[in-house]
Amino acid sequence: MTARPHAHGEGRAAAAAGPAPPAAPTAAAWAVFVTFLKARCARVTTARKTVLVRVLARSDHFRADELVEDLAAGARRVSRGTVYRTLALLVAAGLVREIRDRDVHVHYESCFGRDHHEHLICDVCGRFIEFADADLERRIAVAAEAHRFQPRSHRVAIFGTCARCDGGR
Amino acid sequence: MTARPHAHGEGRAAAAAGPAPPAAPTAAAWAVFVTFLKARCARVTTARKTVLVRVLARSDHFRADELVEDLAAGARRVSRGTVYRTLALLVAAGLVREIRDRDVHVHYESCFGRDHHEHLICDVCGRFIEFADADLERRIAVAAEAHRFQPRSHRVAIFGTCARCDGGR
DNA sequence: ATTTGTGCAAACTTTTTGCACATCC
DNA sequence: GGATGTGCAAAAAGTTTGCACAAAT
Repeated sequence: MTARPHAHGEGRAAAAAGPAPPAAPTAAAWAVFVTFLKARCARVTTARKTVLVRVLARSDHFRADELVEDLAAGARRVSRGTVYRTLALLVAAGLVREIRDRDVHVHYESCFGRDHHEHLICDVCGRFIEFADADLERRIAVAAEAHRFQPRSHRVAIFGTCARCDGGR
Repeated sequence: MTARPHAHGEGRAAAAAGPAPPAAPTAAAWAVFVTFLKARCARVTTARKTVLVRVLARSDHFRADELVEDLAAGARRVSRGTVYRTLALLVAAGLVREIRDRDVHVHYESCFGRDHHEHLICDVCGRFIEFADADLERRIAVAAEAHRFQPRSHRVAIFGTCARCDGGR
């Protein structure tokens, strides 16, 4: 009862222009992950690499169970438990970001090499539209500061109706 | 879906600064809910009233299953299914707000007669600290506008360490 | 050789649902 | 009286976990 089209809006942040949504620099991300793993004396395994690669391959948001399904078959298959466990590691490593919308399940998105951004989530079509706003970030930092709160990360989600679903408006 | 009881003046206690733990004006909230229900040709029932009253009684955040437990026994008991169904109605009516943190379950908080606010969530103690920031709200409105997005609600959550857990900092 | 990770499948938790009966309009 | 809501219990859905085996250090 929830066929969500996880289409991405204009996506691509202010990087190189052109229609090339080139795969993120997998090697670099992997290097970061390896460093992270070594720092915690965790092992560098092929399953972990497989998960990371698959995550980077998905340019948009995805759910843990979608990834599980993705990796359930094939030569490089990875089991459910490992996918969940690895996803948690990737989040801890700062390579992946958790997004929680109104849905029951958690959504993830790779955030390696991407600028920080927030989301506009359409009530009607479920689409996620990304946006970045330096002033907004600044206000958030100020708010945390005002409460002597040491910010680690934050999330802004705006719900409503996107232009497309609002009859062009 | 046009009922937007967000700015119910209700003039009373709302203005008082400082910690205002007094029970929210139950009667007024109920009136809003009744109006909402009638507008959708839904029935006004005692179970729904019981849930609303219990929700208003909890000044803090709470989880759906906590409310279920709360209402599981007693003279005015309400069943699990009904609690979940009613909670959804209350959210739709704008009387209750959903909050999702890193936890698996959704948290709720009554927002009737309360000013809009956001949350600072401590990674260490799990505490929710509320704050309001007019500029932040403004930036959010601007961001939505820039994308011709019709905003209905929004949520800002900042994760990190609160002053108390950060050794007074 | 030892320690940590993985696959598997069962267990768990929270939320949703179908149905018969009760309640409201 | 007819439509809608409620209680109950069972089903779903998503995630976590224990354990035996495999892989990494």
